[in-house]
Amino acid sequence: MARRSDATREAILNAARERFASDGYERATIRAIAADAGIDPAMVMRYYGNKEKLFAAAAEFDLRLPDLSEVPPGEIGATLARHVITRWEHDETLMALLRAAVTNEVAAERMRTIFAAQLGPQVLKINPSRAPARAGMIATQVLGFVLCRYVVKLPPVVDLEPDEVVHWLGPTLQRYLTEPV
Amino acid sequence: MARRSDATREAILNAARERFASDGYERATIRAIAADAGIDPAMVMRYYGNKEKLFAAAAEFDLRLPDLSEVPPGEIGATLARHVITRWEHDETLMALLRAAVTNEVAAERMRTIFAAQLGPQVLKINPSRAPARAGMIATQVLGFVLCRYVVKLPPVVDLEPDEVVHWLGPTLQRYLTEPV
DNA sequence: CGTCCAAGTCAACAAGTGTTGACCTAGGGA
DNA sequence: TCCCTAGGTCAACACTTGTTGACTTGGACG
Repeated sequence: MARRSDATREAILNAARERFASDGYERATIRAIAADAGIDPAMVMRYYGNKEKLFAAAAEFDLRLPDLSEVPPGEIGATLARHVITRWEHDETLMALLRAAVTNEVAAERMRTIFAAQLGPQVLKINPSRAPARAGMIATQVLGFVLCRYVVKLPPVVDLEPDEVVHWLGPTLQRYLTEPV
Repeated sequence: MARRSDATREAILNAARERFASDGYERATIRAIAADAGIDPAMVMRYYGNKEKLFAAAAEFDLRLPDLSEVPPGEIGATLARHVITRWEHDETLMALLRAAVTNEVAAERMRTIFAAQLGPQVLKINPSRAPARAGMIATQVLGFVLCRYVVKLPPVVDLEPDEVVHWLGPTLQRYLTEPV
C-alpha cells in the first residue's frame, strides 16, 4: 500500500536529481534540495540516511538501449547516435551522474558499472572480437559528446541539429563496432 | 630580477595544479594546497588574491598543437591522436581544467576559449567548410577520451596501449576533418 | 649598530556544511 | 475520551571553508 510519505520521498528525489545535475555532487546541498522539495532538511536524512545514499538513490538509472541485434547491421551506429541525443536531452539523471562522476568516486564507479553492464553485452553480441575496447571507445565518443554539448557547452556542438549529430556521430560509432582488429 | 618570493609562488602554483587536477575546483581547498606547498594558507591569498584567481593562474595553458598544415593530409588524424595521448599523459594542468570545467563556469569558459583559439584556426586552414562543427566534433572525441581514460577510468579505455589509441582515435579525427558536407 | 620592508606566521572571523536529537502535530484505534 | 505513532519541524552541534588583519622574523642597507 502507498504510504503518505511516498509523495515526499519522490519530491526529494526529483529535487535531488535537478540539483545534482546542475551543480554537481559537492555544490548540491541537502538544504537546497530540501528547499526545492518544500520540506525540512532533516526529512532528507530521515528518508535517505545521508548525502551519499541520497545520491545513490537519485542516480539510479538505465541507458534504455534498444536491442541492437535487431537493428540492421549497417544502421547500428546511426541508431545509437539517435538514441543518445533523444535519451540525454530530457533526462537529468544522466547529467547528474556525469557531473558527479568527475569529482566523486562512488559516482565514477557507478558510471563504470552502467557502461559495463548495459553497453558491454550488446557490443559483445554484435562483434565479439575486442568487444571491451570497442565498447570503451563508444563510451568515449558518447560521453565526450554529452560533456561538450550539455556540460561545457562548446558553442559549435550546442548548435548542432539532431540530424547533424547523427551524421557526425553515426559513422564513428559504426566504425568502433565493426572496424577490423 | 628574481625576487625571493618567486620560488614560493611557483610552489603554490604546482601544488594548486595537483590539487585541482585530482580533486576538482570545490574539493581542492586553499589549506590543502598551502600544506602541499609547505607554507601558510595566508600566503596563497597574499600572492593570488582569492581562490578563483589562483585557479585562473594555475589553469593557464597551451594545447601545444603542432602546425597541422605541415603534416601530410592523410596523417593529420593519427598525428592529432598521438599528440593527445603524449600531451595529456604528463600534464596535470589539463586535468585540472577538465575536472573544474564540469562544475565551475569560469573553468568552462576557459575551456571554450582554448578550443576556439587553438584548435579552431587550425581546422579552418585544413578544411574551411563547416570548420567550427568539425573542430567541435574533434573536441568531443578528444575530451571524451580524456574523460574516460583519466577521470572516470573506464577499464577498457585505461588498458589501451598508446598505439591502440592512435588506431582507434586517428581515423575518427581524420574523418571529422575531411568528411564531406 | 639600528631601520625598514618584504616574507612569512598565527589566530580568528563569518558563513556554510552534513548531521543529530528533542520536540510538535494530526488523526486513527481502543 | 485518551493514547500512540508516522510525519514533520526546529534549533543546535561540530566541523570545514575562504578570507582577514595583526603580528613576527630575517636579512639588506644606511
